[in-house]
Amino acid sequence: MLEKEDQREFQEKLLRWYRHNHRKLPWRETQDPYKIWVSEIMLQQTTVQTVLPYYRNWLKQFPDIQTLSQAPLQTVLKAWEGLGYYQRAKNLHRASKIIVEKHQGQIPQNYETLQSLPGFGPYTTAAVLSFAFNKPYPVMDGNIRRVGMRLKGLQMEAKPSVDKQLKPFLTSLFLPRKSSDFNQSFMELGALVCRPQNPSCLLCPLQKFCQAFRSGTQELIPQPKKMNLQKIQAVLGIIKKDHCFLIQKRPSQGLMADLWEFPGGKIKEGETREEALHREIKEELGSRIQKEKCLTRVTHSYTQFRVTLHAFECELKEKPVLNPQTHRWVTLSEFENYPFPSGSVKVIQCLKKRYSPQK
DNA sequence: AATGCGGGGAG
DNA sequence: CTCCCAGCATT
Repeated sequence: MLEKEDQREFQEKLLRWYRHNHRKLPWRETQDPYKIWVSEIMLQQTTVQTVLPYYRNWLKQFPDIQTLSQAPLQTVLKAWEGLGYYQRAKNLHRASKIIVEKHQGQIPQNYETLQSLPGFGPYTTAAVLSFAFNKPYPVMDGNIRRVGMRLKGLQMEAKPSVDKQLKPFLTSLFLPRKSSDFNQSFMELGALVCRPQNPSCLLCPLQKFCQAFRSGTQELIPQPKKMNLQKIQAVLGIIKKDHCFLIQKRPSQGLMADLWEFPGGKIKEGETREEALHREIKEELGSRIQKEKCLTRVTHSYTQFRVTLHAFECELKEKPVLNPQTHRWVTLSEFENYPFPSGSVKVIQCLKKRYSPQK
């Protein structure tokens, strides 16, 4: 803990640094709680640069809560396509309906009420209340956790359990009457100065208070998480009828829920690509394959694994019997109406080059 | 406490 | 290649 006088100095230096150095970002130029909410959801585990174009487009398509609550889920997911963590979009959509139906279209300003809404965890609840309504809630996110760990010299992994150690310290520095500015300042410092790699300690307004800088361990804090990246091979079938392609809808739970994809799946141990393709098409469509030809191969990286998609154009022996709720025949231009994972988008780009009429 | 959940960019 | 990013929900 810092002495009273040091606390004052800390706060003044942090806020002054923020006034002179912060980025102008669209969600900082507004007081509209809805816009701030949208930005907070999009920014979860997602960089500012990635979010910016999605944010602008979203507000154009869904300018207010009412509009969002009335939009079909597929339209909402399409606007989110490529942003990842699709549960966020579904929660945003669900919460908008609850706010319209139960809260007169206004975002609740009570902490417990707000946190009970889908997608509002501890961070987002405090962030919206602080940024939109200047309510006195400190936020804890990846940036602030890292800054706090360095200030305290905690040389360990950035696990949620360190929050318990940091909380009393950060709370003692918090400025309840300047809640919004304080939270923004701390996060911005983490993003611009106290970065994960190559922190600019020489420019840091808090250098004097930093245990890690004092001991030269800033690069060692937090300790990196060990990741084991798996490699996955998958096949998918491009099934063409007239000018249409067959796509299917993913389940509503789990990975990339409610998005659309081409039929197919993982290649199992000891299986050839062709064997996997025949097996998956038989499982999913109940049809055998007459002839197949490998069209393209795309790779796509996820946090936990890297997948290689082998796309086969194939002809079926039997016409499959399909449920229109989960399977559709769509033309090249109709792909625009369906949300796909980014790996599939790459395959669609290839199909467009191959089959577009102007070529 | 641990895991699942995307995708992109920096170094 | 590696790691991380304005986290949440579920177990």
